[in-house]
Amino acid sequence: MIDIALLRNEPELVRENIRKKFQDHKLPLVDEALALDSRRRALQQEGDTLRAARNTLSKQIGALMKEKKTEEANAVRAQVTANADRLAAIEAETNEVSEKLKAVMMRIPNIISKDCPIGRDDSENVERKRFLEPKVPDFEIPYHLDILEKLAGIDIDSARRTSGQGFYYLTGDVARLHSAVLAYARDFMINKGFTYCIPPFMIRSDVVSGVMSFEEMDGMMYKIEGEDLYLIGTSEHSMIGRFMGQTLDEKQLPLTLTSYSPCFRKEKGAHGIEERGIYRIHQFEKQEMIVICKPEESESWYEKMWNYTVELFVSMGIPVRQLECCSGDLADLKYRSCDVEAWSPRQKKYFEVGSCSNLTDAQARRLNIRYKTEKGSVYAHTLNNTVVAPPRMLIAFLENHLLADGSVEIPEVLRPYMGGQSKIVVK
RNA sequence: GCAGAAGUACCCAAGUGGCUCAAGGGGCUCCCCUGCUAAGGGAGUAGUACCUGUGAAAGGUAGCGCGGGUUCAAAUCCCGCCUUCUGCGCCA
Repeated sequence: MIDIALLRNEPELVRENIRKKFQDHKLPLVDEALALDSRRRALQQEGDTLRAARNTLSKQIGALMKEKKTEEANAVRAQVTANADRLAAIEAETNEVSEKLKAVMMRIPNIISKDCPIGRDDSENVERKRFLEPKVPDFEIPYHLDILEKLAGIDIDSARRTSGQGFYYLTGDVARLHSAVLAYARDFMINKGFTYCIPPFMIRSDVVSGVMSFEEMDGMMYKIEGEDLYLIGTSEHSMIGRFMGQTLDEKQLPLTLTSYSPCFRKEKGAHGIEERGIYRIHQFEKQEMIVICKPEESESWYEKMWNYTVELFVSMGIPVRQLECCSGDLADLKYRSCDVEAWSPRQKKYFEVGSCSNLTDAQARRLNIRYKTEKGSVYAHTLNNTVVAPPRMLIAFLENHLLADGSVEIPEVLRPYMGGQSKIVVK
């Protein structure tokens, strides 16, 4: 949600931003918002004036009643009553106009970074940089599910029986590897100065509707029956929700947090659940990082954050690249965003394993997350990024560390988390 | 989960319909007096948001956990919810 003052003062800038995102159908929203805003202000003025009059008259009634001048009091009371209908009408219209304005403002996209490449959709995203050489071995890399089965690391058939499609049992060394990656990622972020946090895995509906749109909610969130609770789709939901409506102290910033949680997603629409594998599933685990900082610091945090993910993958010997989202592929709340993609030697291309976003003050304004300064309170900037999300990350891991004999090598950094084990062998 | 009690500022807390556009105390800030590991006096301190408006100002409205309602008027009365405390119950 952008600042209404920006829209008032520089509507052309807002329109230009909409054009850059190829959302020309949203251009009329600017004038709609301006009209609703001026109507809302007029209503507030009239309402405030009427309320001021009512407050004054009510006070007179009180004084008259004390002097037992009942008749005079009744006369004044009649005056107030005369205005009551008008005030009620104004209040009703104010609510209506405010809600409409909010709905329109929510659809107007955040101003994007001047560094954001202009493009229509994901096909125009821009590769910025590669890390480690993407290699293709001289033997064939099987589909990840086949690798996992050879290692006795997965049982999808049982998961289908107990839970349906989109679930899995990870077993043995592979399950241990999964936990090892998370533990390593956790310590990696703690060493970067982030505070580790385990958040609630369920959140109330008011938090859900604060952190996402209704469409996203419908497509992603599982509701707990008979309770006002939803399973989180990412720990970002509970981590950002933690600060909803809060005014932080300037001294607390930047808040640099890394959180672990399981994530639950319906994955309705899009490409849906994959039948063969663990690429897109209903349940996975994720180490996440979020930063809440002052506006002037968010650009540099953005750079640091995606680089942490790159550094983590490189330390595990997985080639990655940074793919900058173009204007048309950028979600409306985002100022700038990039994906970290891992190399798949089987597909001979990169695929998404993480996503880093700077939302500037758009999310903070929507959720009312501010901090106090000497001059008053201002909206903070919020950023989020995936540290690592196994099991999807395991696909890249297995493909890049697969040996010709079907076993999988464990990189040095993970061995302490695997009891010193250097390989997972075919069972 | 059941029952009872409570939620007012940085903290404690008064307040059952108009005398509270929220008393008092502590703390904090400033000033005075004193003069040196005391003590006393005075002033300020309900954040904040929105609107109108200015050179600076100033004014208005909302705000007593949150959301509704009753009323000319709500911290106060009514309804729903949230949170905390105490006791009982259950449980990793």
